[in-house]
Amino acid sequence: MSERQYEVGNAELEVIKVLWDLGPSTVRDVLNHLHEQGRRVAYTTVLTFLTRLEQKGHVSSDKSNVAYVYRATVSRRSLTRSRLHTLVEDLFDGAPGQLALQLMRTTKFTQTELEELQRLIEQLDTKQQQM
Amino acid sequence: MSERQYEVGNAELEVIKVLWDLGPSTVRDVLNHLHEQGRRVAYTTVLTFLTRLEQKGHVSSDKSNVAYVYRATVSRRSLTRSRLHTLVEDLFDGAPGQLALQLMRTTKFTQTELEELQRLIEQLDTKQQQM
DNA sequence: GGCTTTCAACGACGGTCGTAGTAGGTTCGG
DNA sequence: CCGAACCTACTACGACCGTCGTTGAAAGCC
Repeated sequence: MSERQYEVGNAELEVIKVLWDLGPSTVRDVLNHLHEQGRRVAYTTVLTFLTRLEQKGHVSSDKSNVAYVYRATVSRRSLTRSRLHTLVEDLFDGAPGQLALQLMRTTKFTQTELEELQRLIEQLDTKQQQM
Repeated sequence: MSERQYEVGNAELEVIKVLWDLGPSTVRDVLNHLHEQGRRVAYTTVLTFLTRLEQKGHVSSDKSNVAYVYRATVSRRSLTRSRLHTLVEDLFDGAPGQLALQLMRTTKFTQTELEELQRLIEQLDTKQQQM
């Protein structure tokens, strides 16, 4: 049951985000960055997260130096995709269109985002008409 | 810490979805519906979920009959909104436009959804131009 | 070479989630 | 009236998550 393996918890996610921001980093790098963001957490906690994330396959480590250097092996985009996927599965029984529509209805876009959006829609339309 | 109170677990969510589908229901109603969907789960498990959901404030119960009648107090839409909100907070630091764009890029829409989308965009545009 | 700092490994603990069993009360069919 | 069916309350338990302490090894400092 429950094929939902390898989930990323919320505190774990914060660690991955630091890796996205900083690139490959040691535990101490990540810790410092979190502290700068006002996130108070112990060194060993960060270490635990990184270890667990490595077990789950979301980060890898270079052990050639004394302090291991961790690197994210998943992109923000792919993680977002998978979270969206579960959201769609959970709440819309696998029909993403409805989710997108709801999001469109409730989101306030910036000007640039609106332009990007316009382009996307046009592409969708032409693709649609080709069918 | 962790202001993320009152989360709805995935198995709990399935129970709420049944309440959305059936309207106010007893434990047994929910159980039967789940069984019809091929979801094998024990009566007491459903009862536990409903009790916990009530404690969290997501369902309420009418206790005037022998078998309590449970009713969802949150809508699919509001739950989706809150999940989307946490997703945006978690992965996009509070900028929903980017999420919407990514979703738009990767979603295949049906014809009706496309039309709905078109309407939405037009509204967005006119609203934009009024500013 | 001893003292201090730094590091990773391991264990632990309280909370939540998914899952369910048992216990004890009510009700219903005969 | 008695047993079968049904109901809720309570307890439990393993997995996972957030959090961290301890421990022992390595490295750096003087």
